[in-house]
Amino acid sequence: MKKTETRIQKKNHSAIKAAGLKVFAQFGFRGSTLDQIAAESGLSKPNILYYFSSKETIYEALLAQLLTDWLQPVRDIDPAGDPVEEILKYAKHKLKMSRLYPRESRLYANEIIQGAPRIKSVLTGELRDVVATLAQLIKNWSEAGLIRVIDPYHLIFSIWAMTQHYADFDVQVQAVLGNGDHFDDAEQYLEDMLRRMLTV
Amino acid sequence: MKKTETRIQKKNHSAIKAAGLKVFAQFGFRGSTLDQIAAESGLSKPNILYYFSSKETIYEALLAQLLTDWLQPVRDIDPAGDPVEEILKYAKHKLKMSRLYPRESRLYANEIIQGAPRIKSVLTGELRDVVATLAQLIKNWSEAGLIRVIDPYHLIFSIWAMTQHYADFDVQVQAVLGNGDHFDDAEQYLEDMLRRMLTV
DNA sequence: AATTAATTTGACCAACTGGTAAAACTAACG
DNA sequence: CGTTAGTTTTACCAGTTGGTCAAATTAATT
Repeated sequence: MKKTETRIQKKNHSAIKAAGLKVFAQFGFRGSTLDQIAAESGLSKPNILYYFSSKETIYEALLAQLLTDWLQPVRDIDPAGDPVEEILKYAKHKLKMSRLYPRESRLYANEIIQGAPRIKSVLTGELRDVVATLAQLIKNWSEAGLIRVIDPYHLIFSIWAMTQHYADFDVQVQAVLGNGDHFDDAEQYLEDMLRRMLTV
Repeated sequence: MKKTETRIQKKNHSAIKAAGLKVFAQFGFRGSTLDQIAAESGLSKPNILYYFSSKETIYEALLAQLLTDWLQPVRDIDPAGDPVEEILKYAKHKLKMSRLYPRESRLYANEIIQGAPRIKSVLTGELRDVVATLAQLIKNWSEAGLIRVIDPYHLIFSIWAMTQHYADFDVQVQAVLGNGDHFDDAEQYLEDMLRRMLTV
């Protein structure tokens, strides 16, 4: 498909996406303007539209990338591995993504809060399936006595909620705890919580 | 201050706020337009500006109301009560607010994700103080051996994250679990989690 | 160097934005 | 009823919005 991409194309595509990520993550789709993205990327507005046919195209490109990045680690959970360690590995991975890519998290949060108008089909499709598979795996682990009996779906939600919280509500966390990196403490708390919840 | 408010004023003020809540919660401040609020409230745009001097005034009125509603239950935690039950009471109250007032939760989430430009002073002031007091109380309970030793701040964050998740990410929850009310299951999970985390 | 393909720009546009001003209308009250 | 205070509408405006187009510029290829 995307055979030959010029070095200029490669550079500008990623510059636009980087700028779009910054802007969309902060203001949401409707609150963001092409002028902002133009200013942030250093390109002119018509030049941006030369690489992406519309504002929406940029947004959708970002969302698509994000969804694959987020679903992969769920698939990487090893059914043959140690249950507690596998879930912990996933949770820590998710937390690390919140630390390293908070804007991606906020972009996604914005989209979901607005009712996910552009990715609802992915939610009820791919996401739902992937989560169902994981939930079944957790249920199997429960029934095998490897972890405590627990509602797998709400366990997953709690991991998502807690990890994404530190990215999405960063301003609030900083306001309460003071400025600085609180991810190490968060990880310790998360690990403690999960071990307590999963250990028989 | 607000002595005499006509019945018409009362009606229209609340109609505008109700419409503003709906619109702002979905699109954020910058993504919302007065025309949307006008359409939603059934009033004309100039008529809205007769009651609120600007779009921002409506937004700020909503935020102010919300902040007081959210901080009060934290203050209502009884230092003389049973620690586990007090924390559980608060968490359940918070979850109930997510169920009954999901739009308020989304409005707040939007504001925080965008960097809280209009309420940062409240976050670093009133919110921070209230949370600091609660954290100290939890620490005291820990040291008195009434609950397990635990990081009080991250405990509070985990309660916020999990309860608000069901309002803010409602679309995702519905996509994964199917349409319906999942708050009862969420409450059970939350209670289970908190008891495990707090009990010695 | 010449030609072609890719890139960037400047000028522009129709629709929409928050907000204004004054006139028209309606309710309240003596 | 008449007067006043309160309410709503109509018409409007200047700035911003996503997007277009053709011309100008630059890079790649022969």
